[in-house]
Amino acid sequence: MTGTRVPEKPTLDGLEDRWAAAWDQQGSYTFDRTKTRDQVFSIDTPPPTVSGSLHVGHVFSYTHTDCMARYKRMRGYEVFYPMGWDDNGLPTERRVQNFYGVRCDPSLPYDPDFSPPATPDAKQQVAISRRNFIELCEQLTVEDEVVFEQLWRRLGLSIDWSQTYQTIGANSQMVSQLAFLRNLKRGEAYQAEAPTLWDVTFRTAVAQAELEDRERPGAYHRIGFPTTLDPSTKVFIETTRPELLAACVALVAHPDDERYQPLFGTTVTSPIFGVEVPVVAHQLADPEKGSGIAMICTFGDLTDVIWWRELQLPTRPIIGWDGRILPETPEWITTSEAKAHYEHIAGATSHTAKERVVALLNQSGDIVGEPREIMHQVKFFEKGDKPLEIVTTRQWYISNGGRDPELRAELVKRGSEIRWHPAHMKVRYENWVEGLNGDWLISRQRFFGVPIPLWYRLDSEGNPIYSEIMMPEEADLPIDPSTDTPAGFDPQSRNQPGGFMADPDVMDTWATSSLTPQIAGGWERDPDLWARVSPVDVRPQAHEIIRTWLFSTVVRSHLEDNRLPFLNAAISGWILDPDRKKMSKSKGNVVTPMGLLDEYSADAVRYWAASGRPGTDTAFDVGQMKIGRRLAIKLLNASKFVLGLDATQNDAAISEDVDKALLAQLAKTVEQATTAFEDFNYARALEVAESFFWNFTDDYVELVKVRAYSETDVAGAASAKAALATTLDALLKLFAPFLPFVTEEVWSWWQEGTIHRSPWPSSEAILALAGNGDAAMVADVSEALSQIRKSKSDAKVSMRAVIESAVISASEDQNKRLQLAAKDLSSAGSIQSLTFAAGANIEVSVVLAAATE
RNA sequence: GGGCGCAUAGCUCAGUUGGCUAGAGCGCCGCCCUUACAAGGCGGAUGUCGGGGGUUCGAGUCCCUCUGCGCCCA
Repeated sequence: MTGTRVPEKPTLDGLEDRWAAAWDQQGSYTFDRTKTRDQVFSIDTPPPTVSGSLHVGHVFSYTHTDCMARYKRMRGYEVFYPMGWDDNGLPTERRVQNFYGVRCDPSLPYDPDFSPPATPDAKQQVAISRRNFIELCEQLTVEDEVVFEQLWRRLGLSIDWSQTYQTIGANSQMVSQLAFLRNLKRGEAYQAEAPTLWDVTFRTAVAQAELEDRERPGAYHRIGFPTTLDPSTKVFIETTRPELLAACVALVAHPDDERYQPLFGTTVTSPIFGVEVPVVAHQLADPEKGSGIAMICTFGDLTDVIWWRELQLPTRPIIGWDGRILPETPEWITTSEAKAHYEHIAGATSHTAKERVVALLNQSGDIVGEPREIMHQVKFFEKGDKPLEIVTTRQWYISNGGRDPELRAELVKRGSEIRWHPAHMKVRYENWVEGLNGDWLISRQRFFGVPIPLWYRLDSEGNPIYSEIMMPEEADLPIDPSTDTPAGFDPQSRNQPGGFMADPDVMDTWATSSLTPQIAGGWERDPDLWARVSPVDVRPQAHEIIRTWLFSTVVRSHLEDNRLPFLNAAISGWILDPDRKKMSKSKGNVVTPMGLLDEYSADAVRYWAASGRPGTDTAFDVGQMKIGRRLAIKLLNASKFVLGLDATQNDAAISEDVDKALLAQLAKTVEQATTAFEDFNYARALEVAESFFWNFTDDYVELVKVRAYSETDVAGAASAKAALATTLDALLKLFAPFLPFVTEEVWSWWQEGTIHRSPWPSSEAILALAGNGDAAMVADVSEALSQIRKSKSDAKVSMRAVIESAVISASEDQNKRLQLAAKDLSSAGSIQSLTFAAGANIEVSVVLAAATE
C-alpha cells in the first residue's frame, strides 16, 4: 500500500497561507489551560512597539523564540505563547496627534460621543480629554497591530492568538495601577521632590533619550567667596552661570587638589547673598577646569545633581518652571542687604538675572577681571530652543535598591538565580544594579500613558496637600483620576478649594512593561491562569534593555511576590546591515520583511534568523536565506524520494550494517540537537541537524538507492526502507522548529495530525533500532564514496560511468567497517569488482571500464 | 574613564572541559542532463586563527599585553 499523498512536483509556493490557515483552524497552538504548571512552558513575549513600521530585526529575534516554543511543544510541554503590543507612550501619542488632529488636555471631561475632526488640521488641534485621547490611540494602533499579526502569521510564529494584550489596554492599565498601589501600600512607592531636566518653553520634563548637546558661547566669571574663618581671604571660583549664585549650596574641589585641601570641612560665604556654604571634596571636580574649585548650585547642570545627591547637600532652587527666577525671596537668604539683592533679580529671566548679578558683583568688587569667553556643550531638548534647566519637581518613585543596599543585594542575588543565555549577559545586569544611585522615577508629565491612580485633597485655598493621598478601590481599577472621582467627593469639587485634584501624571512606560508577565498571565484577573504560567519560563529580549525592561521586571516581581518573574533570560543580538551598523529606522538602512518572505519563503528567512547564535549580533545576509530556501526545497525532494520508495514504515528488521550505522549517527545527532535546545542554543541544534541531513541525502541515500529498489534482496530492501523512514521521521521533527511550513507539508504526505504537536525524536528509541550499528562507519563510507566520485570527476565522466575494478586501501578498522558496506558501495559507484587492501588512510584507486556507446 | 563582547578562507560564520592534517555554506574554478532535486548534483583550490609574549608534551581554545571594532554605562 502507499499511504502517501506526495505531489507530483513539490513546491514551497503557497505553503505559508495554507498551513497558517490550517493551524489557525485546528487551534494547533491554542494554550490548553487544563495543564498544570509543571506541564507548561510559558513565554514572556516582548511586545513590539507598534509604530507602523516593521523590519527584519523583528523577524530575527521573534524567530528565535518561536524555535524554542516549537521545540518545547514537541517535548510535550503545553506552550503559553502570548502576544502583546506596545502601544503605550510617546510615539503613539505623537502619531495620534498628527493623524487625527487632536491634542490631549487632561483637564477636560470625557466626551463619550466624541469623534475626531473629519479633516485633521495639525495647526488647529482639537483639545480632548485623556480618556478620549487614549481611545484614539487604541483605534489607530489596532490597524498597526493587524499588520504585525499578518507578518507573524506569515512567518509562522506559533503564537496563541487568543492570548493578546496591548500595553495601553484596560487590563494593562489595571495591572499597572494595581501593582503601583500595592507598592504604595507597602511603602515601596513614594513621592519626592527631585531635580528633573526641564524645558521651560514646553514646560515639560525631558527624558534622557530626547536630549541633545549643542555648542553655545559662554563666559567664565571669576567670583570671590570670603572664607568664614578669615573674611579677608577669598576663594575664587569660575562659573558660566553667575545668575545661580543665590542657589549655591557648596564649593567643590578634587580630593587630591593640594590647593584646596586645607579648606575642606570649612565654610565660605557667598558674595552679595551672604549664605554660608561648606567646601567639599568630590572626584568629579576637575582641577584643570577654571580655578579648580567650582560652585555647586541647585541646579546648574547634571554634575550639580550628582554632587547634590552624593554629598547630601541641601536643595535651594531659584528657577521656576517658567525659567524665571522665583519671585519670592527664599528663606536661606536672611540679611536685609542680601534680600534686596534677591529682589533685584526676582522674576527675571535667567539671561537678565545673569546681567544683574554680574552688575551687583562688580559693584561689590567680588568679581575679578573680565569674563573669559568660551564655547561649550549645553543640553537642549531636541525640539527646544532654550537650554534645559534643571528644576525640582514632585515625582513618584519606586524603590529599586538605588538607595537601599539591602534591597540592592537582594536584587543582585535574584539576577544570579536567573539562567542567562548566553551566560555572560548576567554581568550586565550586575553592573547595572551595583551602579544604581537612585530609585526608579516612574512619573512622567505626559498625557498618554497609564495614569497614576491617585487624587490629592485640596486645602481651603485650593492648593494640593500631597500628603493626603486618596487611592481608588482595587476593584474599581483601572481608573483615570482626571475623570473619575474619589470616594466621598462630589465631582463638582474637583479642583475646588476643599475639594480634590487628580494626580496629573502618567507612569513611565517601563512601569507597565515591567509587568508583562502579570499582564499576559492573568495576575489578579485570572488567578487560575496565573498559577499555571507563572513564574514564566523564559523572557526573550535584546541586550540593551537588560537595565530597563529586564531589571524593572525583576524589581516588580521581587517586591510583589518575592520571587523571580522568569527562570530563563534568552538574550538576542541585533541585526547589522552589511556595513556592520545596527539596523534602525533612523539610519534608513532598514529592510522590510514581507518582501523577503515573498522572495525566499518564510522557512528560508527563519533559517537565516535561526543561524544567528543567541546573543550574537548578526549581519543581514540574503545569502543565508538562499541556503535556507535550498534546504527547504531539498527537504521536499528528498522526502518525495524516500516516500516514493514506499519507505513509510519503520517496523521492518534493520539488518544491514550500513543502515544501523546511519541510525547510530542519527541518534547522536538527535542527542546533540536536544542538548543544544535544552541550553537555548537553537542555532547549534539547527547546525547539527543540517549537517546530518546533507550527509544523509548526498551519501546515504545514494548508497542504498539500488538496494532499496531491489526486488531480489527483500530483507536488504526492507532494512533500507525502514532506516529511511525512521530517519525521515526524525529529520522532519528536528527541522520542524525551524522550518515549520515545509516540515508540516511533508508530514501531511504520510502522517496524520500536525508535526508540531508530535513528539520530539528520542535518541534512545533510535539507538535501540540501530542495535550494534557503528556511527564511525558513516564517515568512512562517505569518504570512500567521495573518492570514487572524485575519480570520475577527474576523468570527466558521468557519475553513472562503470568502474571495472576498484581497490580501497585503509586502516584495519576502516577496512573492517568498509567491507560491511561493500555491496552498497559497489552499486552506488557502479563498481564491477571491489577489493580491499591495507593502508594508512582511506585511498581509492579505480580502473574505469571502457566507455560503451 | 569603567564594564561586556568581538577579531578564524574573498564574504557570512562554526569550532563544546586545550588533542590527529583548523571546518561549513556562499563566492570562485572544473566536471556531470544522474530515473527525488539543473532554481540541481559531484569534485577542487583557498588560512601568519588581529600583533606580540607566556603556560603546556601539545594553544584558534588558557594567561598577560598591545591594536582595531561594536555595545552599555560614566
